[in-house]
Amino acid sequence: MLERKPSLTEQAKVYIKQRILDGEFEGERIPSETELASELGVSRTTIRDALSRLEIEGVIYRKQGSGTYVNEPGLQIKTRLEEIWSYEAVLKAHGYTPSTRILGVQTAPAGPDLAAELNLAPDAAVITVEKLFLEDEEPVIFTRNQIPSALLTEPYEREAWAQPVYQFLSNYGRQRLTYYISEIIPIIASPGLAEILHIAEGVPLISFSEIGYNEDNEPVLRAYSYLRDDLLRLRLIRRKIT
Amino acid sequence: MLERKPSLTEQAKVYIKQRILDGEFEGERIPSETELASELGVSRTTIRDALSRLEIEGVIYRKQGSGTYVNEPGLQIKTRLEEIWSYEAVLKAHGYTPSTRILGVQTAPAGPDLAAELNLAPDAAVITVEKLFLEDEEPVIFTRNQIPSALLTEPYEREAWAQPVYQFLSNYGRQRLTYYISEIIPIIASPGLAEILHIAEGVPLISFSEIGYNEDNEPVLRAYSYLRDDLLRLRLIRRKIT
DNA sequence: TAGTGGTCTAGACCACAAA
DNA sequence: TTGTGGTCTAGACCACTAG
Repeated sequence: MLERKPSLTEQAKVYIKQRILDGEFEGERIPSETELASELGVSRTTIRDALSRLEIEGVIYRKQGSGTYVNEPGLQIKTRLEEIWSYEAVLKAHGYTPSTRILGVQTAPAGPDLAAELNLAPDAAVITVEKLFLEDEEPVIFTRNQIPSALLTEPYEREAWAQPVYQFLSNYGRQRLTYYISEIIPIIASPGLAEILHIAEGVPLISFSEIGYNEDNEPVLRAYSYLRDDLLRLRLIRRKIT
Repeated sequence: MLERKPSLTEQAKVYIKQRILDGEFEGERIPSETELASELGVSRTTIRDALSRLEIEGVIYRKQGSGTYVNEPGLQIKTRLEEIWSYEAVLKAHGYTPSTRILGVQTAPAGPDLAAELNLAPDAAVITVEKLFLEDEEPVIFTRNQIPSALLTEPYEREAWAQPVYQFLSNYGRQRLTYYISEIIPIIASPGLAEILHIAEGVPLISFSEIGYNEDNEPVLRAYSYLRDDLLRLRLIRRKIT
């Protein structure tokens, strides 16, 4: 019934999630692991893997001895902090139809601080890109990304920066961004930021200060983001880890 | 060699993590899954489960065909947002020796808004508890928790509120808090907050607005927290989920 | 080509919840 | 007592990395 590739687990996950989104279980128990396994013709282990991922996503929860249930509150979460990879996608998930504007692209020496953060020589060239994400002409997110020039091995147009950074790095730098380490910092809009984001000076904002790492665990990206809380509220699920 | 209970997976996880923390692998590859399995006398599946959890915690990362490695940047993270359950524990992880002060305990009708959030009648009694977490007489976190009185089935002393809420709810309310849904909101210190937290008015703060759910997926707790960013910086790992 | 992690199976036993 | 999810095993094959 199912083919390999994508993995059976992935297919099972999508299948179960779809049935949940269709509202088929509506606050009830979903079929038991054994049932799902025989229904899809896979082993129970495969089903359990799929359910575990859905549990992490907050879509379901499990009660030993009782069953597996749909997690209604979890379904409401549009933006899961741990999974933000493209601000465009985040805005779309909120029902917006976002556009991206490239505000500036510059190349300059890293300087001592940035060099230390990205494991570079202080005079190594770094590209700084500033972007603005808008919903219907209204700015929502402002970002500043910094990438060592040496990483970009392929030629590209300025407009290529409009795509998500992780995609850009993959396409033009042969780098796979695998994770970020992020700090969440509350700030007050400076005059410059206020103008860019079309808000009053002194309005509180969330900012992210992040370093992105590739699959070899090397820092390849320094990023700062500033989010308008009135248009984009961050949410997450906090749970006990075993 | 190992006994059941706690689970073999849990024991394996602790064992491997300890060797990592001891610096035994120091930026190198850790033993292969097969090696670890035969070393501990368990199946490879068990080892893989343990490693998967360590990967989620950000302690290690894996590269197919190559090996499993220590994730140095991940080890630096003291406070993982998705796992905050006790602010005392968070402060300890930052090297502080925290104390807890109960600022107030009151009972009052829920009112329409809170009643809607907690699935209560508007006139149902709700207990509001305000606490302050300090490091060496310096306030770091201020919290306000609201719990339906009806949930508290056992008698308790006022001082019992000093323990973490999830523990309190378990001890005196027979409720198991299983997860929170949290909103992260940037705010500016109001005069009242500024006084409580010993900061200047207008300083930016992170606040959490949260609802806690029990194992039956029912809301049992409304919580607000205010964190001093200068003393406690929030960090998290963002990664792609399969 | 050898060794690593990634996926998957079939089956066993346990802990727990509900009838 | 029955059925659920939780843990664990032994073994198979695949995809990928590195020498």
